[in-house]
Amino acid sequence: MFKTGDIVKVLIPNVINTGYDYRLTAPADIGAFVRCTVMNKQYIGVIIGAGDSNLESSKIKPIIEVCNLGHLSKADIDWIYKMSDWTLMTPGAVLRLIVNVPDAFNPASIEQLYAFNFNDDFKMTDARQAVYDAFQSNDNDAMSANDIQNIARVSPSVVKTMIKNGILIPVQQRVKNKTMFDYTYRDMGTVVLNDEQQSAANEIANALNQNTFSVHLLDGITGSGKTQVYFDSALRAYNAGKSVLLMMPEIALTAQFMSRFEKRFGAPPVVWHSNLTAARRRDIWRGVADGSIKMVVGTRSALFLPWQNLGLIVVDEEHDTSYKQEDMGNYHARDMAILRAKIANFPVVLASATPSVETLHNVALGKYKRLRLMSRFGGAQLPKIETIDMRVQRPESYTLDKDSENEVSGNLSPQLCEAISDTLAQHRQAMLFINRRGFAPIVQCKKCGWVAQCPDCSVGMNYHKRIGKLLCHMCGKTVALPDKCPQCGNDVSMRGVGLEKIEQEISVKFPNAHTALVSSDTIISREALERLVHKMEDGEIDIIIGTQILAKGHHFPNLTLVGVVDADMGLFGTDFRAGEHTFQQLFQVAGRAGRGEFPGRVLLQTYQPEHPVITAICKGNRDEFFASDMESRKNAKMPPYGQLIAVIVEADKEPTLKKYCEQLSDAAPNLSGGKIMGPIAAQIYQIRNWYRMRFLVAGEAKANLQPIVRDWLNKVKQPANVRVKIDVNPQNFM
DNA sequence: GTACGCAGGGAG
DNA sequence: TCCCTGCGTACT
Repeated sequence: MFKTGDIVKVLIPNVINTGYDYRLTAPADIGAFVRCTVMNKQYIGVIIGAGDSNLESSKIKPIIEVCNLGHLSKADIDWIYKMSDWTLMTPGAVLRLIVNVPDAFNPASIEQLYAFNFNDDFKMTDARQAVYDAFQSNDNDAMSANDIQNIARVSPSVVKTMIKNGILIPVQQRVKNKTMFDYTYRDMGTVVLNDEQQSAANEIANALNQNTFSVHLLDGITGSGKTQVYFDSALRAYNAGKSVLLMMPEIALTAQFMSRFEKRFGAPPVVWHSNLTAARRRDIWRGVADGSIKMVVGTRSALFLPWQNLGLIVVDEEHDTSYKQEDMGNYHARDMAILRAKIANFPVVLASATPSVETLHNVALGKYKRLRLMSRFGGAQLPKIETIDMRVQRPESYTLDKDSENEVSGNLSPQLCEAISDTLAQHRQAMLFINRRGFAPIVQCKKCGWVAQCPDCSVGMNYHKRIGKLLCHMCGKTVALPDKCPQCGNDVSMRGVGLEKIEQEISVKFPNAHTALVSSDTIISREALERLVHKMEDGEIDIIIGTQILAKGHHFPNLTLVGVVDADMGLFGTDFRAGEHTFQQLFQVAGRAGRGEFPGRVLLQTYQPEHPVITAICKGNRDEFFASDMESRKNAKMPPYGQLIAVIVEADKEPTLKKYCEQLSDAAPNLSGGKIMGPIAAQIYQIRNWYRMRFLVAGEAKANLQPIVRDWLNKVKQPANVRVKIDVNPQNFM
């Protein structure tokens, strides 16, 4: 404990440094949140130890305030530094992930409440009657001006005048927008685990009891009951007074999941994700900091809540690529969760039907324990997965209207169309999966070969029929569709297939079916997704056509056919993870079919039915595929058998970029057992008018590459208007 | 990150 | 001479 007047070291979010010294104005301990100024700007920092700078005392500023709201533990501070070492983010940048709710430390805003008061000047009008009725319907309790307006449906001026005339009189005040999360959880006894689930749950329970670090992989196909197993673990930790984080990809935070949670625990979960309102973020942050919220279901950023006594982290859909943060700092939430658990000595549960190669490698090394769930719940059968050889099954072309002679070449094979017909005839639902938004990904001149490109990014533009424009999938820029080639004046053509084109073909070939288009363009909010799910459940949709947004998390009992329009799409990537990701994605999509009492069928349209990824999926032989994938990675010394760190250099001017890259090249150290490759132009050379080059540092699995990269970059002074992004163990290579 | 101070150039 | 702009620096 430090006393008033002591000099302490404070880590400031955002600052490229290890911390600054301040003079305490009140007693505080290590880990306390404090308000202090840097260059006349206020920050919330964290005390990380005693001050040690040799500055004269007049230069050391006082701390403005010691915040009386939670604190970080020594393990948390340790974690910040370890995470900084691993990701090469500065410790301040890591702290920023934790203290990114500045509102949390500001005094709560107060709002005035009013009571209804008949006075001498009172004249009744329609609007005033509505206000009066609003009070009546609210038991005559005092209300805020905002509530009065909304409940009575009157304009703000009505309320204002009534206040001025003394018809509404100010009474007490209350803290605005305060959401209470006084949920308590207990086992509602609604779920009985089967033997397999119970033994998995017991194993995790042992680890919880011993307060030791361990990683458990819950490895089971969709429908095998992984969720109920980790719910069991969550409740045990919660009952032991620990805090619990259930982490999942954004897309898996569905109403279905929430209701399962509530059924099991008797209260809804506190949910944390990127689209929360500022008030809700603030309230949850404060609740977690003061220990009143002990269980949160959230996306990767929930890892950075100010946890008190964290005792269990569950990472659901552990393989999901959305755990990798890729714009502001590059960290992998799954790995950082494991790091945190290791420092604070508690278990982590990873759950997946298609674990990542990295995780399986760690299982093979004995670092993680695998808990297998083999049986599908309720006896539902795994769907039958077949390929459609597109070299033989040529799609029939179609015309847009009867009189037209213009034929459009199709993308749905006769075999798939027949399966759709059968499904519709049985009054069941079908899903078509195509992982490409818009109508066509390429707009090209038929004569000179000109291709529509984004003016700011070096990528082609996609034609989106819904908005009637060209859209850049990199930066979101839209441009009008040229009716003639701007280069030679000839006609342009749409090449390739997107979602909207499949919808067009379906509407011609199945004119009576009700279809729904699902992509990030049409489903822009959680609510929109929920509405869609309800429509699907109510049978208002016959054919659902969507991108990967459909791949997971949903349970549609009446969905029996899944058609993958282009199963080959992911196979051509230069990325060594292409096989893994395609397998995971197709496996997840296939898992949508036949989740109810009716058996499911999955059809993959492919031009290479003998490709190892495709055959592995059809045989349901995950382990064999992963074994061969790992073998080829081993030979290529790719992760997890080697390490990669990408250094992406960006600048707004090409000469600046070129010069800096040359300096970096010259300063590049020799690595024993590894090498520094590059610089090469990044796969996407230009984004939003910034130019990008890329180095790739490759080393052996056990090499400690981070300090080498750090020293290397420190050797060259980074000029203004240059950004350097370091991506440890990169997931994409753009 | 970003506020601030300094150097350089154009307008008054 | 003043002010604006662009760049580099240091922040406790």
